[in-house]
Amino acid sequence: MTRSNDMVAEALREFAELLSIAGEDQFRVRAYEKAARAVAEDPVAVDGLDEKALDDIPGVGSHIAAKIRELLSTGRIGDLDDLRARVPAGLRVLLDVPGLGPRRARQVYEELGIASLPELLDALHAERLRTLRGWGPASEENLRVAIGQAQQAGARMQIDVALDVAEGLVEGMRRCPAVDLVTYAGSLRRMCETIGDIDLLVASTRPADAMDAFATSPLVANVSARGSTKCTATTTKGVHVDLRVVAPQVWGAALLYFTGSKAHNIHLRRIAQHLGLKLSEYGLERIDTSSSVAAATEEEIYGHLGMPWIPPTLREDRGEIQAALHDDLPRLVETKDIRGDLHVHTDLTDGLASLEDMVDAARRHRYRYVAITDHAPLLHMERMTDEKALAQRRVLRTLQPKAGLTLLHGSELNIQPDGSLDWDDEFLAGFDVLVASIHSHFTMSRDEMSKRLIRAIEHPAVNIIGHPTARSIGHRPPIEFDAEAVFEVAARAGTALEINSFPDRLDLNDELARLAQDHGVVFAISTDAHSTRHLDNIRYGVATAQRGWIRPENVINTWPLGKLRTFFAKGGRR
DNA sequence: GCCGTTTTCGGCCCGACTGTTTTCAGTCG
Repeated sequence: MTRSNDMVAEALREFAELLSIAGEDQFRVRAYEKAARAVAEDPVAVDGLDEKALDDIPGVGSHIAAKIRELLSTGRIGDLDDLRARVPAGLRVLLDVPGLGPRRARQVYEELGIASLPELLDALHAERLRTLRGWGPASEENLRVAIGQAQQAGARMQIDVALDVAEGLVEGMRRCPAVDLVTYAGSLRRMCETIGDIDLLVASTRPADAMDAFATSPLVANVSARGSTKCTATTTKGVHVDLRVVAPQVWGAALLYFTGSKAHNIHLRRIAQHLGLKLSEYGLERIDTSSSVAAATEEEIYGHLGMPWIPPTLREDRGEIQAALHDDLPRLVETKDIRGDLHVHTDLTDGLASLEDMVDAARRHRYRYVAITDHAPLLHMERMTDEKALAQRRVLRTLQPKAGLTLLHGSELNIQPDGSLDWDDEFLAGFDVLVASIHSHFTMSRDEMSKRLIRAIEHPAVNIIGHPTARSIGHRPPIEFDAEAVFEVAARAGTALEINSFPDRLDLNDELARLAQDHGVVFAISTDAHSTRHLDNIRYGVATAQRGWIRPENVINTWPLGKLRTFFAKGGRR
């Protein structure tokens, strides 16, 4: 999966970090950061571009274009090697220490010779930092606490965990009479795949009371910073929360600001500037007179900037502002568009609920159809057999008359290392729908893996590739394959790619889904449910699809049954 | 280092909070 763009972006990021520690001009640092982002998110692979085409990438100018060319042709950047020689490697690590920015990282290095985290901890212990200019006992203590919390908090949360905490906090604040409005914002509102901390926004005319309610909430364990409008705390579950209280009349501006992303906000502010306006969390105002133009709602603010409201799932500065300015935002798939779930397990294999219960649950979701797709025999631990599959099919057919929705009999096949599948073609032809997934041999070469996937995609019985990269967030990296080649075959073969809704999968992810859609691929947004409750996870799959700009017409389980069956036939009979 | 409806120089997003200052620097989001 590693693209040349990722490799180049990483080098540019390192360049930016080393420049910042070296004390170079901050705008030069930002230029490298911006270029890194631009390259990472550019849909075109940079290794095919000449210097002129590289220069055309917004944020990449002649100097950085030359460095990229140098990296692509020689495998290194001379100036980066020089920088590395000037700045010890350990100092980069110090930038990740919360509370330690480039200036202070450089200060502790130059004045105390500290160039690693262990050395920093030693200096803290010996109370040597307080001897530096600008430091005192309190700043030492804060740094100590921040390092401890970072080590304890560690990884980012899965989105379902964060949503649970956030909804609990919102519910609690809603009961406070001083609170007019309350919601979560930040990366959670944008539905990012993992969440670092929770941003809570409150509108109130009595901010002190609202702040008190938060600080004394049973869910809040300790408060680490508190001003008149802002409060930072940790919940009893160790989740970091930032609360911001604003006046109700600036709700929209604050919501826009705290939803982010940072890059989206910066882009909006630059547009505001060009219009003679200034945008902050307190509203949009004229620069010359400081008179307010808009603040109450997000819609008004976007409107005054010359564009329609942009859904939070798109706010990553990946072209959505440009699209909005041209009134060309995509219509995004929504949960209400989903007519059925096409990847569902039962207790015949590793699901927890019976076939009857899963069918009931799908009916309660008001679905028009559901596909039961238990595991196939080659996933040996699940002990599937031909007989069990056929028996399940018979039961399914007897449930159909009173089911209230169409029951499709399917299976989740195992794509073998050579791309072959469980069961012979004749047996496979008996299913209504087939998902094929990779469950083993995750570390084949990129080339072999691409061939493996393509063979499965081209199989006339396979309709959907399940969790295509097989990643497990926080546990297993995605498998590597030639995404563009695979996507082209999937589009041509009439095989859908899954957007798996499980919070630790979200696979395809947003960026790959967007790339796939550009190649003409269609998608199945499925839950891979192993219990009735898992059907609710569809919201995460839909959010991931939205983040990938996926339109409803490209999602096969928004289609009516007739169209879906035609698609499943892949030009043949079924 | 990048960029241009302020166009080849001179800007570059904006504000809160903390700790150390005695008017501000550093960090964060």
